[in-house]
Amino acid sequence: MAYPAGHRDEVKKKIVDSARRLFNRHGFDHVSVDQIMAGAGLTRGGFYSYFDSKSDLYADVLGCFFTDPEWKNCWEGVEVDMASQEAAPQVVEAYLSRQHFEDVENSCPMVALPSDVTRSGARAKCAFETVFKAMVSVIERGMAAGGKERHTVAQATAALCVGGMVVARAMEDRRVADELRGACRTVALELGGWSNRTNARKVRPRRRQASR
Amino acid sequence: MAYPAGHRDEVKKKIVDSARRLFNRHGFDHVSVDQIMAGAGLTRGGFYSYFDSKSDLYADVLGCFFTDPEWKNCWEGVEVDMASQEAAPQVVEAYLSRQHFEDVENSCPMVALPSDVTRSGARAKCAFETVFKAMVSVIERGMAAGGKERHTVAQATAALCVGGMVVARAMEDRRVADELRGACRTVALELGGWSNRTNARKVRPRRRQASR
DNA sequence: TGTACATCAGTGAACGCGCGTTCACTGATGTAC
DNA sequence: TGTACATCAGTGAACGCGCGTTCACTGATGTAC
Repeated sequence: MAYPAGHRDEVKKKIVDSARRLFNRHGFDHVSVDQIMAGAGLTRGGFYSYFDSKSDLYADVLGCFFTDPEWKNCWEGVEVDMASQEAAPQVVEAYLSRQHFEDVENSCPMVALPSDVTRSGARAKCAFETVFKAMVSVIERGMAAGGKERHTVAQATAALCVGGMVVARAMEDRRVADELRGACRTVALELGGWSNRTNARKVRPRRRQASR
Repeated sequence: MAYPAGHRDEVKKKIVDSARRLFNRHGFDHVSVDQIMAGAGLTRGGFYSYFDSKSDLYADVLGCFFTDPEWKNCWEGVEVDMASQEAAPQVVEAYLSRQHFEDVENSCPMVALPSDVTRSGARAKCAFETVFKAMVSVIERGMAAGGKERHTVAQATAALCVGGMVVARAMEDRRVADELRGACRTVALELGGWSNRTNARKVRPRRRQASR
């Protein structure tokens, strides 16, 4: 072998990561293979030895949220094990946080790319579905009430988080968007039964040290 | 004047309508000016006497839902005056209905085009914002409970409707998407206080006459 | 009513650009001896 | 340790295509007389 084992995997990961950031920011159609490869420190031609086509890349990019063990790194402040009960309200708050609103590059792909996925093929849709189911699982695990209603409410709560962010991002007036995020946060926490938590500020990045 | 007054307005409307259907189905970038004009029964060249550019069309297309007096035609089954209290639960159910899920061409643009709008200019975002606010208004008007919480819950309910449809459309497995729509419908109706309605089937298009 | 005319809605060929994809080639790497 | 070699990761020029936009032109319409 001309190159050490694992070399290709590393490079492939770099390409996917570059693509994830660019797709999140500009959408599938407004990102060129040139840009993706440049973002990974490579040039155009090599792309096709890693992927069959540009759209082949797409599903790989979508899968790297929730299901990827490293996805947590995208949101500072979420430090709890995803399997624990406490993860649920943290995920809800992080999802609707100002940080997630602003950090488009590291955004959840369900917020940044849903229209693109809707018009894509089965692989991309499957990846999207998997990501959403993972989010529902985390939320459901953190809910107190049992019964079959729990799954229903968990699904709706996840849809509320995604919908709130999607709509907020598409608005022109920042204050209206902020208000919407706040409303979704309040209602989502109520739905999950986490309204009375005291550590609500924990997942927000600290803006500045107290100045007074 | 060489042509009757109102002629240009009629033609412009045809172009916007053709664009709305095509954008909803394929997204802004996958629709060409040729296709839009062909859909309106015209040819390429005339486009630029009606619009400055392709993206100039965009905001006009977005505005034709909720704010356009004819938008109701897009959803059969919603027959109530938008100003009445009864409109709210009907809109929620119609929004999350199978018909809206399937009829992509006549879909609400907030479901079909949110990612596109996020990356667009101020005009498109303003139009999106207006449409969302109109939806929130209809929902809030139909809610019983007063107080400032009413607005909060109305905003979240609207976001839940949009989010539920956006996510459902991006899924591969039809049954999972149906389940999600159902869950969002249940929770949205509960949030608005409309759970005990008896005319729940009213807004669903009748599939077939009773066969037994 | 009929004819000549002015207006302007609509046409379609042409231009230029960017992008996805291909492919013959380069050169970095580990291996054999 | 040092040299020749085989492998294959990465390069970048080139191709073909589609699309947004422009523009000189056509022809349909209402108006003046």
